[in-house]
Amino acid sequence: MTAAETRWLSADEQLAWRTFLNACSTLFAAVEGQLLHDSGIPHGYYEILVRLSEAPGHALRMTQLADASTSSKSRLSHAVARLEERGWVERMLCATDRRGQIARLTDAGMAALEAAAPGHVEQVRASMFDKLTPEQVQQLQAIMAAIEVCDGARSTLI
Amino acid sequence: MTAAETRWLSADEQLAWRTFLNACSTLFAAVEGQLLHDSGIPHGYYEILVRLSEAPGHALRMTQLADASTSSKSRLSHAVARLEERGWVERMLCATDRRGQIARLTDAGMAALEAAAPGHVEQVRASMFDKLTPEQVQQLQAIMAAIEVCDGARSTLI
DNA sequence: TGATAGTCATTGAGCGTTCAACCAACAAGC
DNA sequence: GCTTGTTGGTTGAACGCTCAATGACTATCA
Repeated sequence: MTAAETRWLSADEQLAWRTFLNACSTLFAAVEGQLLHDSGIPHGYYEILVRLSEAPGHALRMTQLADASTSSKSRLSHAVARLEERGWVERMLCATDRRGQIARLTDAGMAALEAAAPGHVEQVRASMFDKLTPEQVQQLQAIMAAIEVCDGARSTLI
Repeated sequence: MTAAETRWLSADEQLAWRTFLNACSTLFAAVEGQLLHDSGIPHGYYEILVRLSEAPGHALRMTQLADASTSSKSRLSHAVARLEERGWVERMLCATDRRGQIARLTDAGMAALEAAAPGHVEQVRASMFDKLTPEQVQQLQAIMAAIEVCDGARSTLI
């Protein structure tokens, strides 16, 4: 890919991209900041707690939890270790597969999540939904759904 | 803010928020990955180089550069130190304010940026604009512009 | 049964970011 | 001048994430 054959962004696309980057930066800083400041929970950890709280028995295999919370196994492994130190999650052996580990949300973890949720939701509202019309919310959902579709591997190798 | 008086998200808002989070996660991972893998430049550093390249004389005071690249002073200070190690940026004293530091993009830095740009733009296209209609690009820009507006301090204290 | 490949999950090092603490230089008031 | 408060910028520790390497177990197939 040389400079000459590059399909550079149009002025509209430039503007959209930069506005998008700035907005995401502002938004995530606000959301992350609120959660961390008011509840001491990084947003990534919060997502893990939410996924666990939605799972049957408040428990999930590590790989499933990683998929659900869009995080790598490594990231999840580190994160669960930290959450375990706080007493919010516990690890159990998997009955059917001795390689497996099951992460389970403890009562204390559920309580921490429930305590953190109202403030977090309020922040998400203030930073996003309060600034958009219902129509824009629909548009945003459609746009993000289109983007979310994974392109698969970037490599041409098998 | 208790649970009872919380304005919880509607089903539509829930969906929009989660789709947004997933899409951002996928998108930023792809963009960051391409840039890092193909050019060895973190996206945050790339932004700094871009802002410098657009400044008169390829130079900017640290604070101005921090504002332009939406980063904290601390972050910028660390980043410029790394970029200086690579020979892409140099720091100079400010003539009018002896506290000031001026960051200037070197020729090597400009060359690195020009070498990285085509692949980066292509990735942004592939991950975002190729998946959206022109109308959606306009909608996205409007939505992000609405979100970007800073709410100011979260605190009610002066 | 034994060998090989694939999956599940963890580990540690390296990197970028954040936060709080800090120093140096300017600015405003007395 | 001197003091006080503010601004410009850096520093180091703490933290989360990524990447590559590793160990443990399962699955497949000869």
